[in-house]
Amino acid sequence: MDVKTVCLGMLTDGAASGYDLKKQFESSFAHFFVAGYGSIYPALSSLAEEGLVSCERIPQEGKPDRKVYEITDDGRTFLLRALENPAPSHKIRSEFLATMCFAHLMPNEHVQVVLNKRIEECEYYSKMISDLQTECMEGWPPGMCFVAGFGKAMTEAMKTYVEENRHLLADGQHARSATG
Amino acid sequence: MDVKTVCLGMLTDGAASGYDLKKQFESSFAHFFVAGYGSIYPALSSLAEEGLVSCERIPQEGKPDRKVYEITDDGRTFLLRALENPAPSHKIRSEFLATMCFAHLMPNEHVQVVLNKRIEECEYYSKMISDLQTECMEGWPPGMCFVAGFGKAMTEAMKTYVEENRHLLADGQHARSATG
DNA sequence: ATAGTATACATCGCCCCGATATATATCGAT
DNA sequence: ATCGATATATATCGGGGCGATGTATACTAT
Repeated sequence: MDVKTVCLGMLTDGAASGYDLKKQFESSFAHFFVAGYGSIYPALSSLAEEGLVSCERIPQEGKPDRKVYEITDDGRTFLLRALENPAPSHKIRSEFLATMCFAHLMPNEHVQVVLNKRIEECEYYSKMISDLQTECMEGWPPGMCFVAGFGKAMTEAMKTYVEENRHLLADGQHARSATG
Repeated sequence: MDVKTVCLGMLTDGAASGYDLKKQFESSFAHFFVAGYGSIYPALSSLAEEGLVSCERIPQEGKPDRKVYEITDDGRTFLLRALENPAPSHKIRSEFLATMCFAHLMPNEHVQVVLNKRIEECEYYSKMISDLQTECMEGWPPGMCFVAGFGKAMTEAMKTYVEENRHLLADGQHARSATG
């Protein structure tokens, strides 16, 4: 399940441009699947070449043409095959946790700054998802509700863990602290 | 904080080969930072070129030479600079959640299979981390304890969420179900 | 007047993931 | 006794994709 396949899936909800898909990656998909223009545009070109989507160029005044993509029958078949994977991955790439592994090499005040920033980001995502839930709950497919709830539960569990366990990284615990 | 920097950090715990570092990526780092040989060996070569690590070739009988890397003073300085980032990222790339977004396009039995597999993987990681915690709790820097606890809390929260909310994806909720 | 934001496309370099290759030794199973 | 699996140890290659940057225009806020 690469960016191409996710774009294909988004297009089952209706025709859209690369720009439109980017907005979806920045809202409802933001907390679990990162993709920028550098991934999306090549993905759509490639899907079009393979006949999994069709593309219609729509001229606009004062703006670049919109390239609106629509999923084809071949595209639907391809997507359903891709969704057959019984154990799709769920991977974390955490510079935050990697940093915390080396907390004993850092001045304690800075460790506390990093923890505060993480809590702030949890709150940011938590609010973002809440807003999505109240705005769009109706008309959403059940999977999207499940996924939004998942994101909410995880960010809240993360915030709670950090708050309740930051004492493990408090000053007394350090081999080298701010004194060095 | 790329693979290079994480390798550098691991080397603060003592000299090691690429093969040794891989084992650490597969155990204590497994739940939040994936890296294979294709990332580790080039990273170490590059670090050596930049003088951030030194390398000693140790011949062995019947096995390839071990290339043991040791962090240099320049390396330590570089690492401490890298750890100064006040907001290190924590990113998720979830094919699982992407798949669930499109659950309404899938036969319900298959959705249930995917959910069961996810729960199994949670249990696998949960046990793995518990084992690490009982084996190595003493002598670990406090940051590693914090990180292991974090992984445990997250995998358990994930398992709980999936178990308690899988009804959202149950048969009645589907536009297209197994009947199609 | 100027800066910022929004619409919309595209590309480039670097990082890095997964697969594959090479070579040897040991250990359990048939 | 042989076969397959696992462990020790290194290395590379192709393709995928992330982040930054570039091109144009129009509207909005200071």
